[in-house]
Amino acid sequence: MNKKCIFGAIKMYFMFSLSEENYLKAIFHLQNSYKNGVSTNALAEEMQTKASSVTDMIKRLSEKSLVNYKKYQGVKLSEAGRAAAIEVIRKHRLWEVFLVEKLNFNWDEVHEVAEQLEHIKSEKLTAELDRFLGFPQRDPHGDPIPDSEGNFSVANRVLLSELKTDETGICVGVKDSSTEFLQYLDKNNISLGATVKVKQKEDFDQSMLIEMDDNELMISNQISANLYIKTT
Amino acid sequence: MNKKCIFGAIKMYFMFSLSEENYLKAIFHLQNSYKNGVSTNALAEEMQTKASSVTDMIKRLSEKSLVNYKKYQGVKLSEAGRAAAIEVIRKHRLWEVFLVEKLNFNWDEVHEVAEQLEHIKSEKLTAELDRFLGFPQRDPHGDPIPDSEGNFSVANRVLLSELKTDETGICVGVKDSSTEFLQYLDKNNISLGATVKVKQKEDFDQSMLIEMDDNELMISNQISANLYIKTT
DNA sequence: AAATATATTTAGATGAGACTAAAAAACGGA
DNA sequence: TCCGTTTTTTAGTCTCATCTAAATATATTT
Repeated sequence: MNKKCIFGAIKMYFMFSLSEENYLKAIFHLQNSYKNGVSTNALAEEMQTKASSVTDMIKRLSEKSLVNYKKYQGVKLSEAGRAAAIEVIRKHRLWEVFLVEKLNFNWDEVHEVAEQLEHIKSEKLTAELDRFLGFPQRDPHGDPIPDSEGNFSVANRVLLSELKTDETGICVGVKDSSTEFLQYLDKNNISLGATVKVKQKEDFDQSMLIEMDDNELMISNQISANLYIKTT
Repeated sequence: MNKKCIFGAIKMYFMFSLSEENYLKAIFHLQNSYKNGVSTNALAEEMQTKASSVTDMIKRLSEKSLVNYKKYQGVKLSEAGRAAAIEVIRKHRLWEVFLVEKLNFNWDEVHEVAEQLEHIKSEKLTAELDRFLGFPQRDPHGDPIPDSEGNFSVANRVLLSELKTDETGICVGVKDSSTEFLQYLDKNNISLGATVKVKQKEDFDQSMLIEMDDNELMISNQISANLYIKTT
């Protein structure tokens, strides 16, 4: 009943349940699109659950001061909630790097396993894994990895779909990291680090002809709107 | 309600709950001491829980055909239960090797974290981790690591306490792997692989004077009865 | 073999996290 | 502003894994 934490409030997020951590992570991600509070339905959609379950969980998180919540007003992470979410995301991305770099996983295979590994609770484990991997800055999909303080660089990158004809850049990340999309990219030899040039752009449907490693490729807007580019 | 498994019965143990896996593991370990069935109380003690909780769980495991159970008669693992337990133990020990060999963990620090990691569900992860570590045969405490088929060598080893004066052997494992015991060993420079010679043995309390790497050390029976030796 | 002690199981309750169905609040269009 | 739609919340139920208290079975003593 009386689960007092012997640590200060600072590190209390060390002992949240798997489900709580997943909600915090989901809220963190959705906050980009829902600046004034993440709606119950959006969260239900993201968590693949029902709105009523979301309301229940939000109440629990609110009691623990991990989120700020007023009925019918959506939800926002508190500072503690944000810190907890970032810690989980840090672990998720570090494990993804591990799986790809050390265990021969392809970038489209890592998500499911990292979803499990991200909940392992051990400060030493996370710190040593980080060191073992050489303090990587980005995960296999190009997303930034928060450091042990929770700081991470928000890249100055744009979507390939925003480039104009004859502009070039380097492919640095994916917005959609679904297996299907990643496998499409593999099949067409599109990988992070490659240089891209927009050769033609079709006004009608935004499809574009791009050049990559001396190959030309026609891609739809659905592709270009999910590839992050660092312009050169 | 109707959780049908799409795989055959063979790999069904792939989807057991954390709690179920822990019970299976505990039963596996206790079966060494309780050949005709593990008692409810022994299991409660091992699992740090109440006997009534154990009875409940045993019934669930029994319904899933993971154990053979008759009221008041103790419990034994079925073939499927044994396979599931061994799979968990395999993962536990592989992760322990990883933590010590790659992440600078000491052998007295690995248990807690491996207890979490052993429940990660991914056949590829386990297989690749095994390969990455070079298919290790033993974990940091000298216990054998089952291969992907569940086979593992039962070492021909004896307890140091069973050696007579002037006999020698190589230290190959620990029976007690508690932090306290392991730290005692570290403090006294006793590590796996070292050669041990019994110089004197005291009949009264079984304490013995041993020689290790040109050092002499007096140890009690509580120590010698927890060190495995391969006689030479 | 009866009495006592110990081990085990049952019965009933709890909390977390999910669900369904129904009620209530907020929103949007005429 | 009123009404209908959508969103959100409440109420009540379910499963898993635990608990306590009580009942029952087995084991041990005398």
